[in-house]
Amino acid sequence: MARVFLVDDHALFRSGVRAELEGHHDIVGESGDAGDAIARIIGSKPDVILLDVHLPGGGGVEVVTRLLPSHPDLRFLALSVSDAPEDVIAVIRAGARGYLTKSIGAAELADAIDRVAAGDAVFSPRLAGFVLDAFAGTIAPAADAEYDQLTPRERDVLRLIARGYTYKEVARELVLGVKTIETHVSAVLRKLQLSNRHELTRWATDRRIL
Amino acid sequence: MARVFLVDDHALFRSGVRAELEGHHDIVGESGDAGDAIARIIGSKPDVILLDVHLPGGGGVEVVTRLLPSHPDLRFLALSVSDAPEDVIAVIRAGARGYLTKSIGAAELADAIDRVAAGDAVFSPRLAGFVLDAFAGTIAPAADAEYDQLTPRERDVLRLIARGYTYKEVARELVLGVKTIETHVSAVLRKLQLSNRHELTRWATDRRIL
DNA sequence: GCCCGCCTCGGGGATCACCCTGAGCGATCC
DNA sequence: GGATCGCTCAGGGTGATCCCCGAGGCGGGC
Repeated sequence: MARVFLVDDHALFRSGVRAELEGHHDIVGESGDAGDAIARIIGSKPDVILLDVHLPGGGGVEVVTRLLPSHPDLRFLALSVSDAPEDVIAVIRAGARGYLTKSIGAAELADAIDRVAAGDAVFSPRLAGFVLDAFAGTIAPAADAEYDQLTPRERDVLRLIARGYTYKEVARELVLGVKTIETHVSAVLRKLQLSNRHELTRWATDRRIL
Repeated sequence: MARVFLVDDHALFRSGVRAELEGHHDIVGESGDAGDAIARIIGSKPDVILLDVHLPGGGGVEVVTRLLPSHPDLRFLALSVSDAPEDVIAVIRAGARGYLTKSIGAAELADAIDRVAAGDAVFSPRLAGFVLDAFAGTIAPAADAEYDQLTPRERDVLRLIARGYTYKEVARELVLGVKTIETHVSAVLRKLQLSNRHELTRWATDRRIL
């Protein structure tokens, strides 16, 4: 029987969760705001903290970041009405081990708590994909019409410039004249609508072009 | 009925998977090595690729990284005997949407394929935690002795320079003279032991300083 | 054959990046 | 009241970057 601490600013919602979990889990404490929760969670020695993401006084991310470094055994399970990627990624990055939307049923919630307590990670369908996308860096905006406009030679130059090579070094690497490199760089900057090579570096690293 | 491509170097295992999935899924192709799989997957138009992590000729990571950039609709589900964190993280970072150990049962495998095809992510118990740990770890500010040496003003300048601003633009942004910016940049480069602003951009992006 | 895109260079000039020395001002420490 | 540190700015210099002009060769399409 896992010990559960409940953090949510809606008393009625807390009441509902308490009623549904009764008998299967041990509700060792609950709180309606972030600061209060931070102060009281440790003393309650819970196994799992059910955590609303949007809270008065700092939000769920604050609770996780304040407690996890000093108490790495705590398991946080986010439970929110929001299914926005930013919310999911933020709280998972902070160290939560799962994220459920409040549309979940009582039985699934009870099961999810047990799985998190056992060390597993639990997500509502689709939400796990947000985390994996962020992890893999697959925020690639589908069609990159601008990059497609570049000629093969221009892409060669782009890669080297983005690595911090000077024109002279690029010229030596590609066995070309420095003036040729200048021409290519100008074309790249114009086609990508950038104004200097530093923006080009950022542009390339954002798109994982090496 | 999802279209499935099977990549595993053990013919007997492929045979077993095929037998178990028959009727629920459409096995549109299979392969026993990475190079062959890369060449044939596109033509088979699968929804989900079941992928062994350890393969002759490159490994499962190679298959994902070669195909995903040009075909972002493909869903890769890793299926391996290994439950080592390095293997899990590597293939997920490459872009796979799930990871199962081969100890899984036929019914769970069929269910997992459907969930991945539907856009969800699927993990064997405990393995998801590896990914979350690695993900949370990427945010670690990494207390940096060199960065600590920078004065507040120097950090302001660093942030803007790393974004690709010219000295003049930084000066306008901070309401300062261009010469002051030069002084700060020189100090930053010296303290961080870098030689130019290109290295500075890389340094900052590696440490996720915006 | 002609046009067009790509690749390769050149001259010349404006601007930017980086470095050096030096200097005034305010705050803090002792 | 020095000493130190952070912040601000200046002059002067070299090399790198970026742009505008032009030009020749090479291949493919109409």
